[in-house]
Amino acid sequence: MNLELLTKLGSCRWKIKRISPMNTDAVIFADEKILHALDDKTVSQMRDVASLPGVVGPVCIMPDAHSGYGFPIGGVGAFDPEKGVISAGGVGFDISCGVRTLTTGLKKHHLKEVSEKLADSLFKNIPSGTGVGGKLKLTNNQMDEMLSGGASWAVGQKMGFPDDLRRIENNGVFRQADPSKVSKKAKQRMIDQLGTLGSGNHYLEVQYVEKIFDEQTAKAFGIAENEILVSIHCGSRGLGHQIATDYLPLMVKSAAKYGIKLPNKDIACAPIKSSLGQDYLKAMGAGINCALANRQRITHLVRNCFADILPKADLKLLYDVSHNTCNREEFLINGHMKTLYVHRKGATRALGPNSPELPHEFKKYGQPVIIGGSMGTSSYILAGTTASAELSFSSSCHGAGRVMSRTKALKSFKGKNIQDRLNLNGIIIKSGSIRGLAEEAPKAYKDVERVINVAEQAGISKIIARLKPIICVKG
DNA sequence: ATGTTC
Repeated sequence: MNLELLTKLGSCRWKIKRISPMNTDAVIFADEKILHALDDKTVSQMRDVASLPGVVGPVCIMPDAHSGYGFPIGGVGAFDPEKGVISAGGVGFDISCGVRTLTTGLKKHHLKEVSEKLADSLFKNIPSGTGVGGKLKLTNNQMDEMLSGGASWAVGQKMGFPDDLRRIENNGVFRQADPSKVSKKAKQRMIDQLGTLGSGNHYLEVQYVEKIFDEQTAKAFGIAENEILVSIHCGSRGLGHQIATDYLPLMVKSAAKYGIKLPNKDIACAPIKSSLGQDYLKAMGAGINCALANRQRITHLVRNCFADILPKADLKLLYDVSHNTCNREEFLINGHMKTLYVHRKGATRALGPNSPELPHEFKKYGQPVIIGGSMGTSSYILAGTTASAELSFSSSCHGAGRVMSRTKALKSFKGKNIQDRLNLNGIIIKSGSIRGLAEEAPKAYKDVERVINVAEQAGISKIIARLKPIICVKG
């Protein structure tokens, strides 16, 4: 991008020039290398978000940002409940896509003899791939209960323990959900997909803690060097996708009626207070609950696999973070606490120490922020900071972020070569799709270390631990 | 991301 349009606000924090019709500032979290690589479309999408009615600044993009449908991926946009809007493109197609990490109580050496067997069991028992379903078929009633109750419903169905819920945003249930606002078609697509990974960048990894950067916080999070962890990255499958597909055209069509001048149609939105805005909010909430229940059921299946092969393992939920949401939260604005609707699209909520929502054992340290690296590279656990409330509406980055489109990656890499290289590095990779491996090649992504270092230098997160993969199951 | 071009 053109750096002349930027003002440096602080370390790794830049403001782009405010031009008409922007209603508020737009801020980029990046170092100079990331800035140079940032494409103009991402910046113009930020400007579009900052031009919407009722926006409360700053609109931000995270160091892993790139352009998306309407809103940038890696973008944060907060809106006033009275004058503001909610946008289906601001949440994205994979509603509440996110990551949860489990601790196991095992060390690296416990896996030595059984890693192949464990990899086979995980690949066999956790269905993955496009359009792939699982063994559980939901009745209409179960579907509606799941969409209202999220992970809390799943725990009630014996897919986990009540203690799991304390370690999930909003205690595992988005309360503004209403399954009646979700189309039959969306529900139909989900009937047999609960407890499945999906495809694309979704994965299930068995990892070990390679390095701890902050001993005290790591201890509070329940992790130590060489500890085995399991991370699950997936979302709301066909259901969330269908909700976005259903509501986007309705928002495009109604914009004029609500007096909203859309900077472009991809950024379609509706006033939060309007009937369409409320309907979308309730449908999106059902999508969030679907993703939370999905990750909860996968956790249950993973626990069963470990119980068979490593009965000593004790799989506890460290934390579950969502990446694609619009969440109602409180922030201090001009000296007053104010409720805002915060869109995070490809961005992670990252609450600082003493946030009321955190479980008591994390209060002193901030929220665990889980950063999934690209396939075969490092992942990170960070912690939220106090400063992020003011800097980024308590948000941080979510992953490495693509630098290469799927199409370009397919042309540039061969899945088989990628698989061989990972195996040479001692990583067991299980995937039903060789093509998918090429699309997810590590070189199609930004350097995750650079991304998290920017997040730390800018003050929106603190680096706690680095994780390395041992087993990777891909869709 | 996605029953990968309803």
